[in-house]
Amino acid sequence: MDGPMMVIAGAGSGKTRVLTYRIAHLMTQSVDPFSILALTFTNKAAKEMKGRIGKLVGESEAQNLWMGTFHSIFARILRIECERINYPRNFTIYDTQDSRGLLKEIIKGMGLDDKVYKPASIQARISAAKNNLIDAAAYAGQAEIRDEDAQAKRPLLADIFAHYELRCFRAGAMDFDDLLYKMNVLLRDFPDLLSKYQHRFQFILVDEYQDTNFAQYLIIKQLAAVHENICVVGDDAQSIYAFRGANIQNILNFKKDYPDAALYKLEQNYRSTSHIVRAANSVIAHNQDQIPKEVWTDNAEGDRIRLYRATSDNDEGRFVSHRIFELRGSHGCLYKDFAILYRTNAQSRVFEESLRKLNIPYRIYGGLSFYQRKEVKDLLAYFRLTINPKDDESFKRIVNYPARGIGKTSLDKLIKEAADQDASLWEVLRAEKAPPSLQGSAWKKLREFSDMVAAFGAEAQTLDAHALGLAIAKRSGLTHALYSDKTPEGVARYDNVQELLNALQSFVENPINAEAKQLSDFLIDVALLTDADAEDDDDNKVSLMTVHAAKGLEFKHVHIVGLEEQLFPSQMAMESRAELEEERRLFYVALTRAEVTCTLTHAVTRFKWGQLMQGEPSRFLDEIDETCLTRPQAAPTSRGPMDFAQARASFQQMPAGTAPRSLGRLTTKIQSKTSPPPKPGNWSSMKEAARKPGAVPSLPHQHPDKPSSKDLGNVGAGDSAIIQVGDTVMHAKFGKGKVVALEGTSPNEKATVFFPSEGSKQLLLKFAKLQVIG
DNA sequence: GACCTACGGATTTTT
DNA sequence: TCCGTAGGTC
Repeated sequence: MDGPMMVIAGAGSGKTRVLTYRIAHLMTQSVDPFSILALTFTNKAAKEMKGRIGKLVGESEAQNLWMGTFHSIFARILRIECERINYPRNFTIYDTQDSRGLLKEIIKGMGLDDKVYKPASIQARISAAKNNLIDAAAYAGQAEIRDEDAQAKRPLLADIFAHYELRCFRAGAMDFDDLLYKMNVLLRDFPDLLSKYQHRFQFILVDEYQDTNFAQYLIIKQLAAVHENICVVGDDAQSIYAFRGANIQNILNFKKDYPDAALYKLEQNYRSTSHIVRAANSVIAHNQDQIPKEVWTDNAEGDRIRLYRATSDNDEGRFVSHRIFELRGSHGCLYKDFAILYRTNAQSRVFEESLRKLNIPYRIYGGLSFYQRKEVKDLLAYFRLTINPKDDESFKRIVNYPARGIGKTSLDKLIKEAADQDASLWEVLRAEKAPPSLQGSAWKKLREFSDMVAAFGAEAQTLDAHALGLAIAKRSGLTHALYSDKTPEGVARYDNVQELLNALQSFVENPINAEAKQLSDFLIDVALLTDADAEDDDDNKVSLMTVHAAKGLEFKHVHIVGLEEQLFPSQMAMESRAELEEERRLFYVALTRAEVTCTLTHAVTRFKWGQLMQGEPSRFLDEIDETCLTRPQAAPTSRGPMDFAQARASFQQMPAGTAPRSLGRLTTKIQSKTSPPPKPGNWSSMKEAARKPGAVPSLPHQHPDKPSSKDLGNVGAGDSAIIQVGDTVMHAKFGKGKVVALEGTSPNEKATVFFPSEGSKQLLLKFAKLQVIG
């Protein structure tokens, strides 16, 4: 039980089980849970494992484990120790948007062209540097790096990095990468801290070891150096985060670091049918870089993997949703048994639309999470600024929201002043008297704003986090601003803010957070939370997510979609063998999520950047062992088992437009209300009706397979009309070349169209040429 | 300073 | 197609 060990665990071999049992075992051997450190990659994995261990050894004991993601565990330690490196204990965590915003400002301030110095790629470069423990000074000092940047025509990147580092420090803020980087700094510069945590963590366990980057690797290595009770679990075949600095070498080097390490291989797959296991094996065999192993299974052969060739991306969506509809009916499955996995988040839209049409509930993971919504970020920015007034990104976000008459000019002056004084915006404002550049009403308004925030800060001493949150939401004017917006979107935003406050309340009331229930603790949690972690009241839903997000999960029926060259494998990753092999591992991960059936699809045409593109089937499809696969019956024009007529038939069994949207517990539906049908023939009353809030539902843009603009007769670009389909009334403007179908309608449904000039027209809504204005 | 319109660029994957 | 930003107007 002691000593270093590595478990190479093939997909589906029960690696989580190994970890949970090992931890539970340690605890039954009366190892103090406080001395066990278990690191995972997602909050979800940590939570799940904690739950399972709790069942084995008791909830209360399990709560004392140091178990969480790398980022959350080290954020927790940094909160305690960061004053050593001159950070305030209430430091802010900048998310990706925050740090990109800061970079933009720096690039602009240096008078550089943001087309050459693209914030996103600068950010990626800085991130990569930090993950390799290179700070701005080291970055500037390395000739090799300088050459690279000079070649890329960005010689000043090192200066941007230096500014960025300084600005984060000044704001008392760390970005995601800093959490790992600064932890390393602490361990490097303070031997007493190193010793403290080395002795505290007698047992260290790491999940998904193949995905650790250098910064993570080094922390683990140092912490484990005293007891050497380190257990890592991973699968080189599932390494899919090289782009983020993950290094397979960490697995390969484990034996070098710990020559006495015990090595185990788990090769039996308990999850999938043998067809799926064999198919996955045949694919991964095309990779050169791998640790030899033979994954096998005792499970039944099962169905072959099914391949579908879709005529278009819409057809793909339609096929998959109908297949789910069918399988659910014929196999008696639950919605949550299904997953749709894609390479990029942008692909989710067609599936949302087609699932919605069939009234199939679904949940999208990734994409815009609850915590990234504007109104939620706004309120969080108030919270953050209250806790850490130096947080410049939050300051800029809300200083004039709700509007306080503080415009760009005043803010720019303040930013300039702060730069001159080498201080945060807040510190400039709290000075005794106004700087010469900022006088009169601008100064007065800024001071009023900062007085308000200071007052919130003072109340933080007396109020609990929830009460404080309520007070801030109210007195900042935020709830009022949202409340007065009665559009459906406005109502949804208001509700989202309420949800955030509810989340804060549950946080305060949760006994797990007994010691740490300050607003600042909530903020750390929130910063590191992704929406995959959000709870959902009703979890019986089809899951839509990227393959990356699916790692570690399993589903009875998996659909892997968009298997086309340039998409999967991604066009960004085809330049080298190493990149291509990572794509292949990604495909391997996708295949091995499936327990019972796996369906693969590719589309012959697909909309990309608003343009119709042709797509070749992915090379990965040819790598699958033919004996595991059912290919479509030759005829390329065949539509597969569910054609349009069938689609319509099943669609018409349900009321139009009533399908639920994808939303987690923390999100609110935007309801599309229906207005009473207006009297035909009267243009102005029609217009009235269409203007009513809620009368204009959002219109998904999609292209039908056979675009036809004839159906509306002689309608010209720029014409207006009111369109009524069932109870839904829309005010529409006809554009040119934009072919869309109406939401909540199926082809061949009747629609009434009222033209201001010609009166009304009945027509079949085949593919109306519409553009709705809201 | 707030609001509107026009234009150009973007899409890999995540804590 | 969509979004964010720049530039113009009131």
